[in-house]
Amino acid sequence: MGSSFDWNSGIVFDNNITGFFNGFAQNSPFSPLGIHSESLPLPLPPSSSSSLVLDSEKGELVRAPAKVDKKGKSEAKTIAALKTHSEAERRRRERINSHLSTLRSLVPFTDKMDKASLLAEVINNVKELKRTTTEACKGYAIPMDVNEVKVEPHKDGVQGLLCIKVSVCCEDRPEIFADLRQVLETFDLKTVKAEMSTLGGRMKNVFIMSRCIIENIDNAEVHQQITRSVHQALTSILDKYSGPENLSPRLSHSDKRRRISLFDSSSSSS
DNA sequence: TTAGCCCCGCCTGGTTCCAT
DNA sequence: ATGGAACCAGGCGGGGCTAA
Repeated sequence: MGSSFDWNSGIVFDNNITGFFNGFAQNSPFSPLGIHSESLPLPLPPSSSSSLVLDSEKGELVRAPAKVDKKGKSEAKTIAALKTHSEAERRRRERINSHLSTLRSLVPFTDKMDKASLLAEVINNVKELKRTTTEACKGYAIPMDVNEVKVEPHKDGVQGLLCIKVSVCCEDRPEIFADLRQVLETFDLKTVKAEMSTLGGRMKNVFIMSRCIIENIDNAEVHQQITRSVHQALTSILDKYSGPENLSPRLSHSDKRRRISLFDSSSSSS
């Protein structure tokens, strides 16, 4: 590994030996100079313009001229960058811990849990919540989180009418509604009942559609055909609105995860 | 008491993404 | 192209816990 810098002593340590020297150096006025390379630069904290090196002849620390690395960066700049980096990392850790603590407050009996167990518990809780939500929503027109088109025979139809129940669950986009109506009208279907509900940016439309039974033809066959065609037509509408160009940014992903600020992290943790 | 284990925070180098 | 910001993994030390 590379080197580390001790802000108290202003000493750079080679990570290969920090395991041995860190505590020693932080708690004592001595440094590992005698053991590490004689030319090991020992920069002062960022405020300093030069660093200390061991003069092998004098056997003491002397100020060294500011060094320039391969990229032409001055040592002071490198040290400043390191400090910024470690501070940024600290903020990142704080952000993660803050969210973990929010999770802890949301899930009961997790006070004493370590982080990994906490996350496992949260996963279980979310799964359980999803399961119970799905269970509770059965029979209600509550939009679920997956796109869905369902076309099925409707049993409570009026005599002499073919009835089908059409339900479409998708992202809440008002313009879809017009498309749905337009498509349904092309099948010579009459709307008996329409129910629409939205929740959390999702919408569910349920239509009960009817069509007169025509005598002297196989109405069961017609029924099946309409069901298939309506399903196909509605599915293509959903496809149209959920194409790649319509994906919201949060659904697209790259190999590298980036921070997405949905809301201020400070407000989410309190 | 102590060795061993586990968890955690910290630092750092490398990498990737993004704005300029 | 470049620099800054963020992410990630690896290593290290400290502290708490437990069994021997």
